Amino acid sequence: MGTTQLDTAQEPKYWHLKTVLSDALDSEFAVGEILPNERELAARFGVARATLRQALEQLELEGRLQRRRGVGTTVAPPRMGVPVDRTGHSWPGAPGDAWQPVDAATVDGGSVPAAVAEALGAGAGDTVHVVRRTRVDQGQPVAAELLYVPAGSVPGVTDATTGAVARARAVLRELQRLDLDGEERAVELGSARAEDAKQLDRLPGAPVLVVTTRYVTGGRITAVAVSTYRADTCRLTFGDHDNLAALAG
Amino acid sequence: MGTTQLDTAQEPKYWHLKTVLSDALDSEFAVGEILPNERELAARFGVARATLRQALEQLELEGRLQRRRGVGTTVAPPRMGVPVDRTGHSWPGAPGDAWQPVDAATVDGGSVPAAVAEALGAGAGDTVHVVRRTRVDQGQPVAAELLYVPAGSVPGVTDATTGAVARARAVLRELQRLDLDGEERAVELGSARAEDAKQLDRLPGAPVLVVTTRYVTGGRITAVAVSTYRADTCRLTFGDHDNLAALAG
DNA sequence: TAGTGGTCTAGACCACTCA
DNA sequence: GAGTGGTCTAGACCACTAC
Repeated sequence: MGTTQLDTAQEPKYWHLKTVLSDALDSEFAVGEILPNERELAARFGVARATLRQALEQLELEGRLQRRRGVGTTVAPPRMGVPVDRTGHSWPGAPGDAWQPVDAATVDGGSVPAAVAEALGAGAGDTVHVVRRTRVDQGQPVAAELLYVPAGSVPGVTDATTGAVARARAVLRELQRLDLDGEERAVELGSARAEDAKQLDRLPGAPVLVVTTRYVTGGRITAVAVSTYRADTCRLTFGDHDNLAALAG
Repeated sequence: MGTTQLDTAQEPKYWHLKTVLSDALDSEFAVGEILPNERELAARFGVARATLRQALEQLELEGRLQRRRGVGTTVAPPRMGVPVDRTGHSWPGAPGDAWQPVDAATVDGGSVPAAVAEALGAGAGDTVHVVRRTRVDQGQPVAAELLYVPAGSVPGVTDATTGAVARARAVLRELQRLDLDGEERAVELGSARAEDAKQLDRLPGAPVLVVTTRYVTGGRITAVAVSTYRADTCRLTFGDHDNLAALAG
């Protein structure tokens, strides 16, 4: 038939909408610019608000948009590259470490996540230090972390140390005395738990990239870090920065 | 007051639902088991179907559930660990490469994604081979990939080679002749484009982990791979498997 | 053909931000 | 207090799977 763009029919509305909006973002909007509100956009495209929201959610998932309740929807800047190796996940507390300790607690091995307990070989009856840290890049929070360290790995840390941050620093100081043999990492998709969400300035359930790092010293896993990165604003980068630097130089 | 569980109030219903369902999955369901259908679950919890779906979507995002249209919702197995370094992203085509070529095309440099073109230093007028590959682990597709190779990197590949797969193999064969100096990788969240979705047996828009690999040989970036992993079923693992192997042995 | 999840609607109210 | 995005409802119809 003579109709030029009829194939659109078999495509869900929100998917087509997403494409249209995406193109509009490229051509008609600048980074940081505020979009019309959802009710107006929905009316403009002749769809229900829920359908429009489905398209916006996809675009936010892809890092193209940023939505804030009570404020509006803005065009997001390109994702920032966040190194997740040497500087990003060096031996915790080492110079150049991008993380700041914010809290600490000492708990029983039975109350840490099962996957962590298994990696550490810790169970009920064992003592584990839990250090909460935060990572800020370019002025905005990009990650929240829980660092699990069995008491056996850092014998110098005693109950005498008072104050959460002081305790955290004591654990990190002790960790630095050990020789790091290697790290093993895994990345998977998750949704922010309430506490992490608050730290990341997002709503609970927001999509996050969960990086699990196992630190190996002396042939044993001496610490496990579970780092929760904002998936909307972060692009995690790995390895071989030396070669890339050589390219630039 | 005397009410025991009133704090629930300030929490969104779907969030609370998700918690309840998550606990139920742990205690009352086996992997692969089929859940009651959405209409029944919604009725059972006294919420609208859309609200229930919001909870199910979160659980699917976290890899706890698997939903298939026309079939039902099943309990997902734990995510599989997928190596994304030596075996997973070694020099394309090398022995032990986990990827299978499925298609190939030769396009103009102006029609590849901007980010890829920039990394390759290619633009309109240049010729770029695009090889589509697929990665299957444990019997199911885990990733789809587009491998971009400038014609200048593989001068041995000519138009004479006919057939998409044959062309793909030719490009990979040529690549192996070069010495790989290093790789630089980035991981970010994305949503599956239509073509990738089909290859991954998912619906368009499904959440995926996009791994961008830049291959460096002779101080130049000679190829760029954009690999799209199913975020629901995959946990990407990185580095230091030697140390881990030492642990096990 | 029956049953499933996927899409879509037209409303309502709530939580939050900011002037 | 006005305006925003976030949550929730009670329906309807569609696309797909499997029998």
